[in-house]
Amino acid sequence: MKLTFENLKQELKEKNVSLSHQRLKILEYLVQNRCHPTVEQIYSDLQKDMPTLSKTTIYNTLRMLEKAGLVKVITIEDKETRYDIDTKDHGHFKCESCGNIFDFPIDIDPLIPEELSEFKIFSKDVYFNGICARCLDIA
Amino acid sequence: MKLTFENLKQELKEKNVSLSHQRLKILEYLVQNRCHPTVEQIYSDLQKDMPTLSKTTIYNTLRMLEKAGLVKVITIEDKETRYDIDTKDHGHFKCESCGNIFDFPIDIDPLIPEELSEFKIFSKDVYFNGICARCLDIA
DNA sequence: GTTCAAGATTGTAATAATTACAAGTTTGAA
DNA sequence: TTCAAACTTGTAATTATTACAATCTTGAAC
Ligand SMILES: [Mn+2]
Ligand SMILES: [Mn+2]
Ligand SMILES: [Zn+2]
Ligand SMILES: [Zn+2]
Repeated sequence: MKLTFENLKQELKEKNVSLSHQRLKILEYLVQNRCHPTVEQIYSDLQKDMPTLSKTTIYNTLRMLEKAGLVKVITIEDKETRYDIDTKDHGHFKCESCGNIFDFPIDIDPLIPEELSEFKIFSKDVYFNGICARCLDIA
Repeated sequence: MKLTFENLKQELKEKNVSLSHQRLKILEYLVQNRCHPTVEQIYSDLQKDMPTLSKTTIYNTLRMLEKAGLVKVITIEDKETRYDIDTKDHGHFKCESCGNIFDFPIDIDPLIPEELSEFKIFSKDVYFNGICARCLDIA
């Protein structure tokens, strides 16, 4: 299923989540801004069109979306929680120079060791840190 | 090289880091408590023997140890930074029930995709969340 | 389209982790 | 022993997040 605003909206409707103006705007923002934004980024961008928007609403909405399974929380670095509308398993690379977070495909399931066979795994995160190709070129 | 207090102390000496009483105690604590402790845990445990120990010293020391490459910062969960004296690559599993963090072996190098071939990778973290075998048994 | 209760939003206050900073203390080389 | 550099400490500042109460919105029932 493609990650479009309409599809995600439908998914929320099916889960009986009420679709307020603010929630829809935040959802739309996440679909259009796949850069793994922080609360601060979401807030300062959306505030331009919605001057009364509260940061609390963003926190509440993101928590709701996470519970509903529509966003993934990215804690690749302490002190800057980020949010990803793409909840399928994939890796994240954070460039220490430009600060961008890149997605990359990785399937670690075949590598899960025997000693975790009796564990129930809910989420699998792969986080890399380093310098991206573009920043290496510039330097 | 084995992760003993003496070996690590020697490593710091070679890096010309001055070995204060507090720093050595914190290092020793990390060697003896491989549970990936938080600053709060380190502080409340060490305070028993060193009543004047400051939390700032713990933060400073941990930052110094990280820079020196002797500890790894674990940010498996927002709002609780943890520290690991074992800096070799390995995975971390956090049990949502008991809160324990388990180490497990994993070598993802063969899985690194082509699209990262031009990137410089400094650190590779693998974080799992779920319920550990013991907690599953009890329930 | 009115009514109304449940739920959502908002602004502010509270909480908690971390950092900044200045004053006092320790350390080790000379 | 001397002394400057580095370390430690306690407190204040900063920042991200949560709690909360008042207000507003929403949508189902009439
Ligand atoms: Mn992503
Ligand atoms: Mn570990
Ligand atoms: Zn970059
Ligand atoms: Zn457990």
